[in-house]
Amino acid sequence: MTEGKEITIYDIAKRLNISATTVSRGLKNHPAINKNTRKKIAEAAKELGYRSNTFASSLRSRKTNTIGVIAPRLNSYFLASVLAGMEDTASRENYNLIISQSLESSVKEIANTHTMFNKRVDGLLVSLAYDTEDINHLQPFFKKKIPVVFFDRIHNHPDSTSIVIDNFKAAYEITKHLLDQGCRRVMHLSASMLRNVYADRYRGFKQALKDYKIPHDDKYLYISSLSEQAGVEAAEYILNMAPSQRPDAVFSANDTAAVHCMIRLKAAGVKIPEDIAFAGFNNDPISKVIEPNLTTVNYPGYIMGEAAVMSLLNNIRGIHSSQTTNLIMLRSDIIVRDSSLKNKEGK
Amino acid sequence: MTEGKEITIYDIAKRLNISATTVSRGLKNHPAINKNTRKKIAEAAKELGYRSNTFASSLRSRKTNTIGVIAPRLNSYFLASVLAGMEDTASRENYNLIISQSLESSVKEIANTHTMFNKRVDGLLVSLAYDTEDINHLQPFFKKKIPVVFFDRIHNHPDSTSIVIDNFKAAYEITKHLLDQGCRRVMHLSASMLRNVYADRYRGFKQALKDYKIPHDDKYLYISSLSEQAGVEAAEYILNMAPSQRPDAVFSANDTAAVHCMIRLKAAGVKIPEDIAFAGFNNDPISKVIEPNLTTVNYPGYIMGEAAVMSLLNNIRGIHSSQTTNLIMLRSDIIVRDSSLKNKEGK
DNA sequence: AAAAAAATTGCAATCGGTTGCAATTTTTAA
DNA sequence: TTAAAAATTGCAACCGATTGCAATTTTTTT
Repeated sequence: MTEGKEITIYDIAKRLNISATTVSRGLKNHPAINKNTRKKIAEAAKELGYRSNTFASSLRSRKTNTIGVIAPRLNSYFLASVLAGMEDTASRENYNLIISQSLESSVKEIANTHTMFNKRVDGLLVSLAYDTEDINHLQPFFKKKIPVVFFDRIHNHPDSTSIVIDNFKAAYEITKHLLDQGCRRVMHLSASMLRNVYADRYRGFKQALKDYKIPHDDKYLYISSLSEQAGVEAAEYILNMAPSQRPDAVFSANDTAAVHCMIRLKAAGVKIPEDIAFAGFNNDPISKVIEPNLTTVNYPGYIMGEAAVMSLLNNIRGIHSSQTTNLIMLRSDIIVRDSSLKNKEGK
Repeated sequence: MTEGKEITIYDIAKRLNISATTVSRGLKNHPAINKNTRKKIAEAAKELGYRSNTFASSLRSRKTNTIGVIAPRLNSYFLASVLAGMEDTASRENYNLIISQSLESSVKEIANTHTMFNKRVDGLLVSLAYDTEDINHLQPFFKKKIPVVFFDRIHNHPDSTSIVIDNFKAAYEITKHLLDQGCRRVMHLSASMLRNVYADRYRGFKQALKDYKIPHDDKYLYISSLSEQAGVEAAEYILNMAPSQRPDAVFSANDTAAVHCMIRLKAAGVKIPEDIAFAGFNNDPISKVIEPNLTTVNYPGYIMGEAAVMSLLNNIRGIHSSQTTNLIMLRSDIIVRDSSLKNKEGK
């Protein structure tokens, strides 16, 4: 089948005694080409083992059928799920993904953005790094009207669409749940307030406290990178508080920090949920392994990946622009497990 | 800076009153171009906001600077780490990654292989799907001498390099460790023996038993997909055995199955490690969360990703061919934790 | 049967770099 | 000072598909 020389549309044209133009059009089912001719072209193509040359095509048509992805990191359960969803959808739609990671550094994010721009991706999917302060580096994309879709860690911009869950609501509900369990000193583990996800969760957290008329004290807010290590440190911070001051619940903005905080506290003899109830965020696999199982928010990563790609493709294809759709909010639910159930009776 | 028209080498040539040829060569530091000229070209390029057109370049030079990756799935901790390592290395070397997942299906793997071939990747990184029986679908690559590097789930082929850890040795040692703890009825959870990783681990497991003169009974081998669900089912399989027949140790070929098997057994009142000791494989984050912490094998995913890319690039660049280097074995270690420590005294 | 409308097909000029080979310029050797 | 060797640069033909516009063929209308 495939041997020495590469087959081109010219070879097909010669074989059928028609022009390369017709072959080119026939191969992509251009309506102006006779049905019968189309079939013959398709047959000849298969027979000769033709494979289209993407580069010639992209060069001429100025379309690359490639989507760039810039993510903070690839090796977290949540992002891996998002990527899986993106890949699945993109490949189904005949698009390729170029994936890069910023490693939570805005410097690398900027470099990656340049690379994507040079690679002439048809669109860009972005989740911002920990310390990114502005999105000037995306300016070239906006200028050239190359669609940009933010996911998870978004940035509001009139020329782009954002895909999120309702972080405020989820945080509000999970905090409310903790309060309903009788907790009154709820601590919140979070990260940079530059990022919407953390800022919104914090807002939801505070709103719930407010609705329950519980004053919020800054000593119950612990900002970190939410890593394993940070979870352990948060536990030590708690252990160092005067016993009467210690929180009776912890709501962490991710499961990793929550779980490792729990582990450290348990090692110090703290009973969960009796002494301190726990809630996390993301529904990471570890949340079902820790004992007691961790109450958390189900974050639909795979679906978010699908939605991000579809939204981008709609933009690329001009089906609807970011002008129309500025924000897409996905459904998420809180999952109550034993780590927060003080009175064993369900929610 | 970047505005309406796209800048080409012809614009730079015109500006400097030299030929496009010289610009082309100057931009990639061709040694035949005068140093001074090179500098002028670089300056003009920056000043005009030139960005090279990959498609024109690929079309003519028949090089894409793109590496294809076919992985069973993207959303496992191990594979996410591998991908992170690949991405890091590839981007440093100025290569892009096109990533696809077979979802453990050989049908999809074949389809992905075709796509990669059509996309004309410069090389391919492959980890085989669960049920792939042969690698005929890679034939086009071998025929065209496009380098292929297998990682983790490999297939021995004279024209390709493989990156692995010593699965036999790791399994041997971890089984030996269990035996050293006094265990005599060791059960092994594994998956398809079509895949080297599982076959080799099984061999290592059996060899250790043999060296300890312990007969191996097929009822102590449980083949599954090693998913969470499979772990639970393995636990039920064990619980259904006559108490005197039950294994006193379980060595699982991954951590996920091990952990969920443990959880189910614990729920049934089985004491770990007293009644049944446990060991897993991969050093997944969950292994440090489960109680007791899971003894496992540290599998260096990130490093494997780096090594795979470097090896592929060496092939592409002709530094050394797969003829010379047929197999690269990475270092891995077993990590002993409480799940297998019957006599509390360390290893 | 002739004219008009619709359906097909093809011409030829791109898209933007790359590269073998020849031509020109500069440097070194005699 | 001149010939020979080395260093630079440029010509022109690609790479393979796409597309506006014109030409040709077929179908429909009158």
